[in-house]
Amino acid sequence: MTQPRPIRTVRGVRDILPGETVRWQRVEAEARRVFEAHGYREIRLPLFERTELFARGIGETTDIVEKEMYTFQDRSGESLTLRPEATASLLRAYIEHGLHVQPKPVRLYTLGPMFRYERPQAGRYRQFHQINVEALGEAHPALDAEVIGMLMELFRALGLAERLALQVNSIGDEACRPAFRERLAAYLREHAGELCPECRGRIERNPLRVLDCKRPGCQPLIDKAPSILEALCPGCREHFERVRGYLDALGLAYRVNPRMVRGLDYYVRTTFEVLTEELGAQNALAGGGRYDGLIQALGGPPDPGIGFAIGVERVTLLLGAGPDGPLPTALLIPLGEAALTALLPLAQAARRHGVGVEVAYGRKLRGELERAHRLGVPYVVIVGEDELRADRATLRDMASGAQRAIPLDRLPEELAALGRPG
RNA sequence: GUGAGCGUAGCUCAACGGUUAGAGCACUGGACUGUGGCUCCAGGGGUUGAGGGUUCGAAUCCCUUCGCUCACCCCA
Repeated sequence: MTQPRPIRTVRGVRDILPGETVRWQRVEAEARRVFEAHGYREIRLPLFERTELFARGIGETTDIVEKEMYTFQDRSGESLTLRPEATASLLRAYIEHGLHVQPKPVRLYTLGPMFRYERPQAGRYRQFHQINVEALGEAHPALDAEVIGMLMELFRALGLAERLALQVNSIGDEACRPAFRERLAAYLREHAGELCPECRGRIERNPLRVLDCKRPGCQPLIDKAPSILEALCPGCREHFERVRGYLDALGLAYRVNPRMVRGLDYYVRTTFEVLTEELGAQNALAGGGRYDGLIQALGGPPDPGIGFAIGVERVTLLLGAGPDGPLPTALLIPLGEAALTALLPLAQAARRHGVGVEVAYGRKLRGELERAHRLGVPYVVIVGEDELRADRATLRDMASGAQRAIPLDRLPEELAALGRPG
């Protein structure tokens, strides 16, 4: 009989092992705490939707829709897609359930896996995880600042603030962007010869993208290109100035980057990114912006909206390795069958008192003590024939080696007291 | 989708084209019968990613393929 070959993970997909889940739990818990302190509530969304939702919501000509979606037909022949981002789904739910009748802004957050068919790389996976925030139905610039401020507050709470940089920009709206786009394209056409081939191709398709080019050769030209900020219409200009004023009032450090361009088609006015220099090419930890008009484009009310997405993998990469996670307070070591039978209900009782307890099976005392030491468990309880005769357990402090006898029936309470140090 | 680098034990890595592919860590057992951290000994573990080719002989050279990594691209 031959051993079957083990099956391995699919490319670009990975397991998050126990040593790492500790960090994930921390990120998620801090996010929930910070967001809920701002009045945001969780919404949970399906992992797949009708393909059309993403085509309409993200933009037919974006890279995501054109070549990165996991699209398949279900048994009824309908075209479905694993979500490549969360905003479209969230807005669909907002519209479908009439959440727009709630007091505005409607503040929501969600988290979970997204799927994009890309070549994996440091900080980039085919199944990756985002934490999303969306604030819907309110156009006030203070909401932009609230959302951005909340994002930075989360990074501060995670101890990452000093290693990150916040950039903000305004990319105008339908009133001013088309004209700017033409001006920029005209400028680029004039200097097409000095641009890299990729950028030359972008001049007509999406000239704003040229501004985002990282090739050194294109930089001088980009530096001298017309700035979107000078081309903003009065409405966008005022909105951006007020957003900046509120950011200043919040005491947030940021850089205005007039060349920041975001990859999704739906953004208007405020856009922002949180960047790091520690993760190689995948330097964006979070990004977002305002998307007034998108909800209507998806068949909903004419409500404005703003939101962001955080890349959880990238955040946990930055957090680095930490403690391996919560340990039980005590390892209970029974010596023999009678002791095991006596300890099982006591372990259960201790857990009901809220203390973490692990029971050892079958090994010699020496081996179990060694295991307890290596696990880092602070206390060990030994129950053998001697203890059973006296109706006692031996409690050992692993750090000091000190031992004392405690009555068996007092064991759960004693352990619970140890589990609440200080 | 494009390019480059790399695939040897669970992990980190050795092995000039030449005997039966090794070491450290980890794991299991013993020295030590109910007391951890140290030390010593022993043991389990490998289709050298896979397939083909060259050769008397391949972990080593060649081709193909898969995977990983990094970068382009894109973005979280």
